Amino acid sequence: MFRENYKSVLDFVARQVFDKLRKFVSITEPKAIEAMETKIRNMEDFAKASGISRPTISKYFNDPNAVRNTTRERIEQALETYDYRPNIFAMNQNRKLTRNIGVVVPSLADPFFAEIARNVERRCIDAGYQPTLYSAHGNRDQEVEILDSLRSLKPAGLLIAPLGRSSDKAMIEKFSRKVPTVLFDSYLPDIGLSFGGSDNFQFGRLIVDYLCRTGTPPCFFEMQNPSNPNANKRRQGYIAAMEALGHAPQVVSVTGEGWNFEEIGRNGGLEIIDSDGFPSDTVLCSNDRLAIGLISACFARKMPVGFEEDSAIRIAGMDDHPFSRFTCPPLTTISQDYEAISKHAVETLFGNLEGDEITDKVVLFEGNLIMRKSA
Amino acid sequence: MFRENYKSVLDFVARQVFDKLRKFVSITEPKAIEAMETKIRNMEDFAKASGISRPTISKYFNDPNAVRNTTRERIEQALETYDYRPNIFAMNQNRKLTRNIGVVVPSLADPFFAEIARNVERRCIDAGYQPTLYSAHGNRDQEVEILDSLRSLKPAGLLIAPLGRSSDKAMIEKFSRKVPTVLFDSYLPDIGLSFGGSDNFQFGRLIVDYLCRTGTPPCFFEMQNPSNPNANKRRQGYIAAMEALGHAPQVVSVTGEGWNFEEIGRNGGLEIIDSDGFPSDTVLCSNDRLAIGLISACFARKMPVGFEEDSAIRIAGMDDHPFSRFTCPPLTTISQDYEAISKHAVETLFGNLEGDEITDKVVLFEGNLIMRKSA
DNA sequence: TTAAAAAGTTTCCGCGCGTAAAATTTTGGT
DNA sequence: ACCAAAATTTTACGCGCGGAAACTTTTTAA
Repeated sequence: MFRENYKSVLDFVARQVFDKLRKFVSITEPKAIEAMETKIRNMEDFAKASGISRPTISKYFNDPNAVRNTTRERIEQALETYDYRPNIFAMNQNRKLTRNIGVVVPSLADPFFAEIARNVERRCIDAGYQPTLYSAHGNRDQEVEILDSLRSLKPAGLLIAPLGRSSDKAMIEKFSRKVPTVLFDSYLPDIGLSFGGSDNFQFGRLIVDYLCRTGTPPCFFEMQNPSNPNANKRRQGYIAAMEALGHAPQVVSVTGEGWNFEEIGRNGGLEIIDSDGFPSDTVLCSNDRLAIGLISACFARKMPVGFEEDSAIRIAGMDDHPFSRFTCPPLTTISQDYEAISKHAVETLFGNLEGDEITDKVVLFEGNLIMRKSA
Repeated sequence: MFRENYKSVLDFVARQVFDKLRKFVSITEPKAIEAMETKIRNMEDFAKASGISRPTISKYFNDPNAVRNTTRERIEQALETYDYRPNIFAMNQNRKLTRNIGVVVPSLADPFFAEIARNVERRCIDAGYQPTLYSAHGNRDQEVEILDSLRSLKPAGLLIAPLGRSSDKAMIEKFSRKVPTVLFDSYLPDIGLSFGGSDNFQFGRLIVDYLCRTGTPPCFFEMQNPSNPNANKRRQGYIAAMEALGHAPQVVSVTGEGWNFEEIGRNGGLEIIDSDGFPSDTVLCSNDRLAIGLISACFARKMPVGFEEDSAIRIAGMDDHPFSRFTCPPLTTISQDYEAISKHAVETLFGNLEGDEITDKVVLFEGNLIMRKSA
């Protein structure tokens, strides 16, 4: 064996000696360095340079724990010396399963999704996977397009917050049967391994209780045809909570399509204020972005918002949107548990990839009341 | 030729006939269908099925215009019938150049970047490239990590809005020498093919002129150590404009690190209001997010914002942030030309990929004054 | 009509890695 | 020191495609 591999053994020894001496010896001839800096072009080169067989190197990159400790150390040491990285395309071509994870959100222009995407991305990377982030930009066709192009990336899994009502459910369902899929934020029945999101029904109960305790029972302000199914749960939660407390629920719906919620909230608010006004001096908005628009409308009509003596209207939202701390006044709302939602999504997916059973098809996380000045 | 390819020709004809008849004939035997649904596993299968040689198919996928019109039509017709897509990993492994484009922004939690990223993404797709979006989340290490992992994707180009001051410039410079790179938003000297962004110096001039014309000359509100180099240009633009009009520039800097600009603006604002107050009743903020925080601070201290009689302070920002229309009052600001910036970035890159010369290393776009109620 | 140019076909090889099978070495327990 | 088990090495093939070379067919221009 030694005689056959004479050349590579010599190379290896020479390299080691060179590395050891490098600090102490000043090498005046640049070519001497270049000659030693063997260019590692592929796994074969790296195997030769590190003195380990290529199949073992391959096993290491698939799973570092699949090789013996001493071998792993040798490989990792060589890795520091030579800075080789396997060709990701060649790997993915031959592997049954890539380590790509598709992360799809309905709209990145919404800081809520930007924040949760950040959370999810980090967790994927920490778990040794490669997340790729996509935004459907509120558009059904783009959501379909994303899944379509995702197919060819042979992803190991998909984490998706669907658009909701306008999603092509059949398409997502079909995709989820081929690729392990976990839904978050928006629930689509019977699709994917599991769903994790906020308990929107509870949101309504929580904040209605608070609002009734501290003032006039609220009316509910929402979009007429919400694209997000959470909106329906929230309305139902509101109605149930009102009835439980013996109040008559009053729902105010405004027209508007798309994802420009602030705009819709503002325009809808102006329209209502300028006609009959809200049926209550307390308005619970279906989400924070609508509330931000409504606060803007109240300001324009010089209606002071808040719970103080001279206030004309109380406004509350739901989501704890990153900007809701900076509205005037700061928005009282229900916080979504970003951490819990992203944790559930990622851990459920990776658990399943490693063979765990799915215990819960639907997991709901409770929100917390965030009391600020607006209500 | 016919005799040699007899089998495949027959297959082809049979398939065509089958497709034509399918609508009219009810096929009771499922196996009959299955037999016809020839499974296309690779380009070779597709070549056989479509009756065109594999190298020609390959040429088509590299560039549909590289083949004769009649051939292209035949291929595209077959494509509709068989729904084959080349294996993206095998393609990228062998191609000198992939069609991947890396798109890197400093923070997706900032709707400004979310918006411009959306714009850039769409343009890349329309040009037939595959953008992948990354956010550095305001973190130097993550920016480095992104470029590092991007290397192995062999991207055809990079569109990056660097973090700015905290970027690892040497790393970006090194990357840009291997991969055609266009910068946007934040300028880094001598890096990349070209830079396109707003003329921040002009921003200052524009809004200072307006503010002086309509009231007290403004002071300038900024972060002490802005991570974004644009902030410096904006300050300089402010100072130059003030001096040109014969006013003494007054810069108010507040401490604060990171990308939570609203928070910094609010806390800094409160501190100043509670101590000596601003040196002018007109405050020009370095960017809209600071202004949003400052407006929130003024509200907390019951200082009416705006240009009306009973207002205590005028506040203006720069960026035309998506949310600045909904502040109370709506924020007067300078709009950035999203469209122009993203168009420049994408067109410069793709132009260069196709061999065009770079005409301008630096391209600046003017902003427009957006007059709202806050100043 | 004819010749040159352009496009397509055959045939081959290579990319970098996964992975299987058989042979060999190393390891841990006795 | 010995042996079975575990790990590694050798050897060899295949993945799906890019692309070169030599040849044949079709198109274009004269």
